[in-house]
Amino acid sequence: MSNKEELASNRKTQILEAAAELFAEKGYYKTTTADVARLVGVTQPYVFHFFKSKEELYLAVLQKAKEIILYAFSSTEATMEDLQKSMGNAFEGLLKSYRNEMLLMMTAFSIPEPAIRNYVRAGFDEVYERIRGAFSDAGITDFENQARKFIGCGLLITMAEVLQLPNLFLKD
Amino acid sequence: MSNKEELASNRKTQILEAAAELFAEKGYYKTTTADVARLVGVTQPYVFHFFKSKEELYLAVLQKAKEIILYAFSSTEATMEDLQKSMGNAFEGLLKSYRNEMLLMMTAFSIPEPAIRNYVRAGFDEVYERIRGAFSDAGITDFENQARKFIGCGLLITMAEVLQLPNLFLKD
DNA sequence: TTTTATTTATTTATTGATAAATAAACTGGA
DNA sequence: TCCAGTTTATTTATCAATAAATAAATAAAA
Repeated sequence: MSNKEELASNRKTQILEAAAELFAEKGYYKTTTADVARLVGVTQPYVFHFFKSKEELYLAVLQKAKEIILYAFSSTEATMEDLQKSMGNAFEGLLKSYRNEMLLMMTAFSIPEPAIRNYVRAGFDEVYERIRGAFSDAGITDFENQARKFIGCGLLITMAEVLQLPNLFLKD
Repeated sequence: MSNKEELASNRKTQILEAAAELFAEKGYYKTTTADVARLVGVTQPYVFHFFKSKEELYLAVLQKAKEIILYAFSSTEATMEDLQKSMGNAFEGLLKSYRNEMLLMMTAFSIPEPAIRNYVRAGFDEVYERIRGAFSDAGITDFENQARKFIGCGLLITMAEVLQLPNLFLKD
């Protein structure tokens, strides 16, 4: 496979990665397809060669983010270790490792496009189930409430991160 | 004061209320100034007679929401009663009483416009302080962590409300 | 008390910008 | 030559925002 071909076959991946970065940083509406294209180094219409709409691109980004998050919770070791200490630490670890994905997931619920809303609803269900399962497997008592608490904690930390409110919202 | 005058002096208020409703429901970007005008029953450019930009309108809406929320926490009785039971119940009471304001406040952090972000940052600081104070006054031990927990709980419930995930995210 | 002037409330018409999306053309290597 | 990968050129729609005009209400003057 030649250099050019390799790049070409990566284009879709590059676009997905650039989009993840930008959507996480600037949100769905303030990120333009031109922004994404510029970051990859291609022209704006070329994005539509891979994704038939901006919305579809966003959904693809979100799907990948969800998969990464689900995977992070299937290898529970690291997270659970931190959990002994505190949920805040555990989530901050995840936020550090999967920053874009976490920001994406935690802010996506406020996007009112119907297709996105449906996807986010289903996705959160799935993630919640996985966290619940992981907590249960780890022998955590009251795992249902703890799972909810963990997501609430994640939302809080995400908000503090987005707003850059470091002093106020630390710990668990 | 004549009927017309009364209406006229209410226009700004009517616009603020319509905007609060729509921004809470459809978010900042999907709410157009034409939507707001239509709900009030005036023409789109007339909105700009009262607010020099859409952003300024949103900030005005947010300010009022913040004031209402701050006020809700200065009359602590009801909230604190519920708190004995659970945070979830307490927040759901607030969400019922001040739906638009709560939705506004809890989703505003994901709007990337710099002026809005700054306002939301400062506003959350203020609200957090107030909650902390109310918890402290009510003699709640560990009031700092409890205040954070309360906001996290609020974010979770707001998300569940927005996404209409009733079954999964109940209780505290 | 009617007329005239002035202010206040609101609309119509328009602009300018931005951004998503489509279509058609180009280019360089097998 | 052909084709995948990519660009240029263009369209269409949507909105925020401005400017100018109109209508209604109030006050002042005759």
